[in-house]
Amino acid sequence: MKNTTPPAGRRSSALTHERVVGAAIDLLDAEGEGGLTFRALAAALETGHGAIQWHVANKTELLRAATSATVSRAVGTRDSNAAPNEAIRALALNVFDVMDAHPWLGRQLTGSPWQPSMLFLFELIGREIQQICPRRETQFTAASAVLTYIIGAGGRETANAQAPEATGDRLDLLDTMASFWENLNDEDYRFTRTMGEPLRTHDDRDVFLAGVDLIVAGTMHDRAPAAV
Amino acid sequence: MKNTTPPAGRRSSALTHERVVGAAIDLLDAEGEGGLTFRALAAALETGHGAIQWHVANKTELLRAATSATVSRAVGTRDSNAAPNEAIRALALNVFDVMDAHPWLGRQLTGSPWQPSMLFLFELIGREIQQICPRRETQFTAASAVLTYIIGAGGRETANAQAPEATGDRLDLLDTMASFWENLNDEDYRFTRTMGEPLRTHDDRDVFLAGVDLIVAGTMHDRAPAAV
DNA sequence: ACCTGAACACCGTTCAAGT
DNA sequence: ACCTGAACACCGTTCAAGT
Repeated sequence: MKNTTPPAGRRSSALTHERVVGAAIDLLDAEGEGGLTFRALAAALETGHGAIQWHVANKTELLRAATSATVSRAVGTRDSNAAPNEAIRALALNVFDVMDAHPWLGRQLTGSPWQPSMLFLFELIGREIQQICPRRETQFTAASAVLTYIIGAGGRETANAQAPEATGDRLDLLDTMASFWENLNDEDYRFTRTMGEPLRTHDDRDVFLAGVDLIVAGTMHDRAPAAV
Repeated sequence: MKNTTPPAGRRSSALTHERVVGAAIDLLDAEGEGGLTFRALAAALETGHGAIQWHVANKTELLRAATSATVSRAVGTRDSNAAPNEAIRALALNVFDVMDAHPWLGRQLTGSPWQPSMLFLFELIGREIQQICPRRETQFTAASAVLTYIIGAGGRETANAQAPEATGDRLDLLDTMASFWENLNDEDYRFTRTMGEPLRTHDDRDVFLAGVDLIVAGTMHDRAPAAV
């Protein structure tokens, strides 16, 4: 039911590294991180679970491969004619959407930092930052900050969506949460109490993009490093 | 060896929620996330593992309690006389250091987003943001962005430190990595290739703080939301 | 070279039974 | 109310054995 891409020429017994990773992604999407098991994978691929471990040694290696494939598949094509800040926005949104579509990506990307996928994103971000500010140290800082923010925000978003409370309607949940905020005690939460309405009416992608804009804007106004 | 805080008055058999959480933190610090087991906890507390589950039902609940205790213990006292941007810097550094001292915190904080610990941090950040910009929507955006960035960066940092490659000297590792960057192929990585030197010479905390400054700076220059 | 499946050590959770 | 420990279902990993 799940092997959407049989090699079509070969018998289905041709178990390749690629097919294993593909099936792993399908399983992760359908059942979440806890659903990816060597035994479940074996069942989906109609083979023994030892067979799989001949192609993929570890579960770590399997998760890494699934992550790499998913990210590079989604961020492959880019528009090089856009203005730097627009290009960064588009890339950020791209990553945000991939993480939204594959909720298991968050823990994976935040978990092991300098995977090939991350280096690739760092490069794409950096090329745009390069056109915004001239100093190399600031470029390094800004590209790191944008990457950190994008991955962190995406992970937070999907963790939010996966939370057990998030089963019902999104608007209901936000409304409940906003009311909770507004009724916090004034002494300890005098700021959060005023954030009920923004929380209720905000759009996830807008807030996410606004955060990206803040970093980019800060980068454009950057001066000497010591003079804050 | 690990029960550093015996209640001193009571017999050691007084197993409280607090003692369980304390022992869990000790274990997490010493052995990492994988080292926290109900069986290991039972051994450390000299009891059966069923006894523990009477005080703490789930492993999820246990991790949540450990997180909450660690964060609030570390961010408790704040200096209210500092300028907003300085206060945010100090708070950010505080969080960064806690996450550095307890490397298991990263996955925990990024994993489940609106824990009490996170709400508390959101509040502290928001109080300062409030003094920087007047618009409520921007306050919400900026506070969210700073929180996301701080947690994300801390998690990335400690994931970095925990990586299997990071066993040797930090400078050696950075040097190896910088050389690797400089030798990437020019077609795909023309930006990253130029980042070898910044990577080699950067200070983790400085880069982290610089990222915080970028967001704060962007917030101060914020204008109408549509006019980017 | 590729695949099989039994075996091992370990885990979180449950639960009848004690005090 | 608090604690015990056996039992259950499940996991990743290993490995001798087949083709």
